[in-house]
Amino acid sequence: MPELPEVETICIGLRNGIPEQPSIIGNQISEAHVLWNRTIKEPTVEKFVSKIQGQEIIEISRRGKFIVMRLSHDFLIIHLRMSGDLFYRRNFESPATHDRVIFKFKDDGYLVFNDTRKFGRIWLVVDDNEVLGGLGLEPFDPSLSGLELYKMLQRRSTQIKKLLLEQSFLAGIGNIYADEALHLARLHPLTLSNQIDIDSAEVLLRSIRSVLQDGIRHHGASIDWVYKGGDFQNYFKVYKRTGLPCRQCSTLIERIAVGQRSTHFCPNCQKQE
DNA sequence: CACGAGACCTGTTCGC
DNA sequence: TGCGAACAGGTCTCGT
Repeated sequence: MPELPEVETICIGLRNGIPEQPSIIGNQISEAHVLWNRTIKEPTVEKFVSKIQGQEIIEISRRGKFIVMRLSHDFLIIHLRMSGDLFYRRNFESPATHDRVIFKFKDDGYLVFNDTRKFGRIWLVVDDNEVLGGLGLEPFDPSLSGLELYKMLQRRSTQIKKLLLEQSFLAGIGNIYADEALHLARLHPLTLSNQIDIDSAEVLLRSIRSVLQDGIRHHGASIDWVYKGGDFQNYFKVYKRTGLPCRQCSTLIERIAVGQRSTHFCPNCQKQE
């Protein structure tokens, strides 16, 4: 489920609270139960459980698609991968289906990491840079300009769709928002990055920010049975719209594979140079 | 990070 | 209806 807007939505909810869920800032973790060992990437499960005990949640932020929780002594970092979700549960008798890690709060309630496909990963580290250090700029970083993006694109000669999915290039964009941003920017997904001129680079940056902002405003996208938070899926222009008419020009949306990821685009709006 | 294939997983949907 | 294949919001790793 999670790309930048979905992760951002989850972070905001945990930090500020939402109906039914209080903010978890300031809560003290009394114990952690790990139900699927491979979810814990670092340290070992035993050390994870013992080290996290008694730590307080000081701050919650997002970096790329990672949820970063600053605790009293360590950083608790969570990546939801394909099917992970993180939410507050007031009480429960036994774990629900697909619960992988459960954090019990000293005073009230639980923080639950639920992950159908078991791809999600959790780290408990002193230095968050160890996990986040390889990430590229945040798309909303004020220091990122159209000119800077243009220079970054010039240094590579990769299909733009693949480049947008590289987390070391820009952090947080996934398959949905890459397709949506390229459609808005009128760029064919196979366009080579170093063939994008300065004007197109500026349009691309505005498009990336626009679709991500829209995603956040709609509390993310909810597809199928995974994640039921937002409604951005109702505003997709190309993603999962294969064979349907483009909302701009009525040409039928096509689907191709790019780097083994399904890629949706309008062959009329997004012509290859 | 050049590129593709396979792995990691479970569940839903598609095609015959 | 049944059944296997294809596909799913993401990374990793290995082989070439």
